[in-house]
Amino acid sequence: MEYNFVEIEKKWQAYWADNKTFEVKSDNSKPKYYVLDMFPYPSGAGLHVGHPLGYIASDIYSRYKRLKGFNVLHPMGYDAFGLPAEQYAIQTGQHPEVTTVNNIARYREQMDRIGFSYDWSREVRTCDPKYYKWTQWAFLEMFNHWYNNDTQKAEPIDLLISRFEKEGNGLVNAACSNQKIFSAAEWKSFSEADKSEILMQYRIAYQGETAVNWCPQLGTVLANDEVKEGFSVRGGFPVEQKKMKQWQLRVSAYAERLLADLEPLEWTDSLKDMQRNWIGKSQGAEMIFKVSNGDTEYDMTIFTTRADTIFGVTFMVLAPESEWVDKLTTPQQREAVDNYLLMAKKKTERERMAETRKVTGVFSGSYAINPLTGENVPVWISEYVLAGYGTGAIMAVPAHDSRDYAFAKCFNLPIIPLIEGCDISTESFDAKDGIMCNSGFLNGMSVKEAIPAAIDYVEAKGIGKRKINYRLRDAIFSRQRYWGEPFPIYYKDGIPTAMSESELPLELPEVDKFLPTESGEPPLARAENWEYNGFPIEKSTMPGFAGSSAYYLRYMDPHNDSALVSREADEYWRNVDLYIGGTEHATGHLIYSRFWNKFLYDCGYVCEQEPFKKLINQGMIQGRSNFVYRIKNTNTFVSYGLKDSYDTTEIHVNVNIVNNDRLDIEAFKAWMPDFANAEFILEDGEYICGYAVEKMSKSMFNVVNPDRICDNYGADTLRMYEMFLGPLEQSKPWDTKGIDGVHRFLRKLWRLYFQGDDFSISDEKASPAELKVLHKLIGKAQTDIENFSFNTTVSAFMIAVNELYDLKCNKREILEPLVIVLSPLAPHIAEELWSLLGHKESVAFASFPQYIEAYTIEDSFEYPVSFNGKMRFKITLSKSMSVKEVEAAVLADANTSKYLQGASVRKVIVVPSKIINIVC
RNA sequence: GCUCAGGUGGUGGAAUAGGUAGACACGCAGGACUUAAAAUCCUGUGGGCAGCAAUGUCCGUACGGGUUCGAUUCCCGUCCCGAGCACCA
Repeated sequence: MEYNFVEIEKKWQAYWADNKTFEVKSDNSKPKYYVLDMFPYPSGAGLHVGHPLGYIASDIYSRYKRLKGFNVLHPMGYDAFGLPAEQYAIQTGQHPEVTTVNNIARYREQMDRIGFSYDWSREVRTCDPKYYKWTQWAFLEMFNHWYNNDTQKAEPIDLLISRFEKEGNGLVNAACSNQKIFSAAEWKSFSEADKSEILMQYRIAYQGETAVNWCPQLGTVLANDEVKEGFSVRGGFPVEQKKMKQWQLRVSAYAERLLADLEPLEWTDSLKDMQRNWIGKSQGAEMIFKVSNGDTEYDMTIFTTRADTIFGVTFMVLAPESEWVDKLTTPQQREAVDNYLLMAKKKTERERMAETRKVTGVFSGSYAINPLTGENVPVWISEYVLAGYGTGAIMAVPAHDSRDYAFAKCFNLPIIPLIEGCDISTESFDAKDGIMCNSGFLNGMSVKEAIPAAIDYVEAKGIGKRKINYRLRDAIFSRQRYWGEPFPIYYKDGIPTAMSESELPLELPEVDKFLPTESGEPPLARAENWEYNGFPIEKSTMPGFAGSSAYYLRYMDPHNDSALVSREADEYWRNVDLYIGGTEHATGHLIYSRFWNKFLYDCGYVCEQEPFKKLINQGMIQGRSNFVYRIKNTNTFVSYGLKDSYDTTEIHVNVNIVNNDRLDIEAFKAWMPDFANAEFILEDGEYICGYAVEKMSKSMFNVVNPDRICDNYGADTLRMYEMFLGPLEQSKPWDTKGIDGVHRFLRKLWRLYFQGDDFSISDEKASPAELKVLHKLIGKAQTDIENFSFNTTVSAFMIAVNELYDLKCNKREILEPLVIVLSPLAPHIAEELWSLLGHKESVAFASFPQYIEAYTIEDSFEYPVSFNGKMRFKITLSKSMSVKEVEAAVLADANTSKYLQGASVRKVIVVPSKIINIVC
């Protein structure tokens, strides 16, 4: 009987759905295991073969863990709010919800065909009010909490208010935007509006004015991770810096915990490094410099990591946006400075990037006094100093900082070397290495000694203190967009006020158009009665990462109306044991989720500090584009090998009408009307296409749909082939060249059970050789699956089946465990064989380990023996021999071996289970 | 510039507490079955040299060194590709 994958797959997918095979409940009798995929944004293009790569891997692991006796939570859902559906809505007038629901239906259909073992009863959609109720709830919790640096956790805002009433804010050590000191009496005298404004500086979700990434084409602000190289990640539009009042999350308060808790996580080093870089901790010191514009003297604070270089400071630099600029610009320099600021302001972010190494700057007219040498140094203003980091002002040490060096060279400022023997004639000496000179009391110390010594000195003198800075900024949390969660905030006499949690969800209102209003307000301003007891409601919506920050918690208890997740469900499922997804979320979702989780932990809603214990980043599947070559000004196409003899244009051709780089000419003619009368110059009777590896996208006609593979080969072949392609973590182009090999394997496996058309197995006992094949496979499959090395798992099956073929095996004793071991990888064929073997239950209920114990293999092995590193002969040894006995046996054999020819044996090296080496 | 990951046949890739490099698969070549095709099966397949042949022998894991009886694996240096960050003081 032929391996009829179409029928088999349809049958078992229906069986799993009807029997709710993969629905899961909390069960204290079994250990839990939580396997999660990063849920997809349901785009209009549907799934391509790259999407399921990670899903297949997680599905194999989930099924494997079930066989091992775990209670496995393996859910799926949709990250359904977002820009593309809204952009589409603006163009077509189609409501984003309609588009989204359609796309979700299509995604579901495609996923179902691959045979995933998701518990669909737990599906979540971020755009569902029942779901986003809890996104809004978390926002309100953040609004109602502040971060106490003394206890290192979030605390209720009411406790802060009562402290203000008792003692003012002088002793409060908070993560806070502004620190004007006030007393308890002053607090009580403040107006409601003043109090609200002060509290806003403490809240974890707060409204604050900062420079934000503004994208005019999208009409919204964006978070740092949504901008790459000056363009929006979604859409690729230019982004500029603009000062605006926006909702923000005080992620920076958690910087140290986010950094420290990274350590024990089972993530790849490169991903942890990305997060470490993004958090960007640097230890250094703040130092006070006296500055004077001729009339007034001020204390100006700067941040440096190189306190040891203070004797080499020859000038100071301010960021153009620094508040010091105005104070320190002298009347003589006013015009020059104003011109410079104007020039700097007009530049877009993109221009700044493009001119990244171009030195610009202007002298303020003021001078600072070096606190250690007492010397006067000029204060300059330059773009290369960032307002948002440190204090927005630096001390410049051109000898030992390449940026300061370039600046000094450009404006002819002095350069003083501070390290013995360093060469600074053409570039600065940035290494933290060498012996100090020209540095007063630091002379003779190494740099590593000098840094703490210098800080100790300035601390003792009261002109500076140790300080840690982070690059991690607070997350901008509002978007001037329609398709997102509304903020449960209204403005009572202009004061932003939280709704109560019992009033959630605040549902997204209907609007007539999805565009901003004529006056530039966000689309929600179009909604009728968008108000609360007569007060206007916030018109921005939340960003994409809001809904994805806690979705893994919701899966634990998806239908709970009274909590994000119940205590019982949280304590049973705890956190995600295995998370699979792409690296593109390294500095976005994976930071925000960790922050969100830590916040909920502080509040006592969840029991784990970290959401994702182990994380695997599947590689990207790139597209493999094909090209045809049209001779210019003709409708004649020339095959790849001959194209260089003609003047041709390269044209992308749909990869779905190309097979192994050979063009299906008839399909090509039918593909587009232009090509209906095309002529071809062939080589060897075929048209060979060129190819290139590119991103998989519609415009390059290189999108391969998983449905097409399921049609031609079946889901089990797709699953195994995607795994066979190479290591999970590696990026690779999609190429169907080898898919026949995998499909052949499944057919061969199928045939193992059939004699002609009849299902045929015997009850004969398995031979030791057959058991050895099986045992080897079980052991290999087990360790490989545990290590997520699925490509070698597939190979192991191919080897085993080939070996069983050589042994002409069709005994049920062997084949039953083979089917079970295979079932995580190719579940449909495994289920079918399992039922043919006479088992009614789905293999999902059988278990792996009992077979490991049931079969043993014989005890003797052939060991290769090498002589001075070269393989010479083999010797049969038994497993139970000690190393000494092995050595004696080898020695005895060696002395009679023709290869040694009487040479004296110096040493026998035994490497257990690998090789034996004789040294003469 | 900084950080990280990687470089193995015609191709995708195996093999690292140092131990027979190239598993498995694709492709290619030859063969069997067949009127033929499909499907299936068998054989060969890193390179050079010697041999009718079995086989032997040398060279080979980006390049140059080192440690070791033995290095794709460990150490130092160079080159190349990929990813992330990028005036973060």
